Amino acid sequence: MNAQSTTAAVTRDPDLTRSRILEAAFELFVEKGFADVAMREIAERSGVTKSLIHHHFGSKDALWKASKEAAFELYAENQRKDLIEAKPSNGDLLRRGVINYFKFLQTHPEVVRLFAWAHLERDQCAGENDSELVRLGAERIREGQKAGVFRTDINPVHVITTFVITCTHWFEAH
Amino acid sequence: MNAQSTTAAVTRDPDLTRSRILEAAFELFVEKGFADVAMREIAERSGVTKSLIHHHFGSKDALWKASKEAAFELYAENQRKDLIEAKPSNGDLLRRGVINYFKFLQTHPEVVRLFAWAHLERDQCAGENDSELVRLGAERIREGQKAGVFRTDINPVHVITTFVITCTHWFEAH
DNA sequence: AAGATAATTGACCGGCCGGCCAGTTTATTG
DNA sequence: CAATAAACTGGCCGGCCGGTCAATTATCTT
Repeated sequence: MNAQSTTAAVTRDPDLTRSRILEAAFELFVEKGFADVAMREIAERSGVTKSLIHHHFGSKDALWKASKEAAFELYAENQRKDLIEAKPSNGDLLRRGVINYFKFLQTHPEVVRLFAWAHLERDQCAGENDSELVRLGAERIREGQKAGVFRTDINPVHVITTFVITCTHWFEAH
Repeated sequence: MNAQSTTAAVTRDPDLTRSRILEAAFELFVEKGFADVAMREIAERSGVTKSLIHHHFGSKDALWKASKEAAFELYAENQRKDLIEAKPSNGDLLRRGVINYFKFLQTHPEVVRLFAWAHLERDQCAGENDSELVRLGAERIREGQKAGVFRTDINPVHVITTFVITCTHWFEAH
């Protein structure tokens, strides 16, 4: 019941620290890419010591990876919600999905920029992470096919990837 | 008439050296971007000393700039040729121009990649360099307008920039 | 042939890089 | 209330960074 026992920490809060570091790193990576960001900058911006960053994340690479995962999680959250809400019986499932995807990229330029850096650095983790959503989306299309909304002679996965590629390419260049 | 007096140098050839350095730098910048390339790598790949690179180019930034200009020159050469060959009387001036532009980007992924790096680094020199070609292209469209091939209520510069932006954006993301 | 000029080298510099470690302070556990 | 663990700090390390400099070698000029 006293101040110490509540969740609000008085002096230390590892989780908050961790997230502050991640936020600072994210912003810097978005702005300048991996190679041009120094651990010292991240430490300064987040108001902690360089050593503490290593304590929480291990290495610069790991922090970079964590930043990418955070960006992807932002995107995945948005996309999952839409894929679950959508009713296959509704004919405009595809249109809605694409519009939603587009709008997300439009309102989250940081995510787009981070992915662009990763892409130029020949990073493949984005593709790996995506697979879960692709499966989820393909499932909805398959349901639509069974319900007679879509043609059945088309591979659902192809439909998804086509849209993803098109949208991503558009936005990665603004 | 002897070996020394011919253009083929026996021991030294500054121009060749310079171009070898530029080529090595270009390849590395295309692959890894500016920040992640070390002068030492460029020196190794081009088979010269680091000092010699500074002698010929001054600084890493200058070499980076030279690489971008080389890429742009490759592109401008292609584009100029097409803009001069094209006859405004011919109705498909626009289509040809766009197709030509597209094909160039398709066959020169290194150029696209280098521009993508520069773009992420918020480089604006590409836009500056472009202006000459935009003027040239707009001129052709204006001729077409006078010849009655195109509508006259459209700004020629807008036509050009629209195409350029669309094509570039497509290719910068593959 | 002699002297000026430019190409080329290797050694060297201060500074920043990512990462490590020994020690201190706070929180948790039993 | 110890004692164990975890959060956090400052200082340090070897190594690489871009860049400079003085000296050597080849070429051009006259």
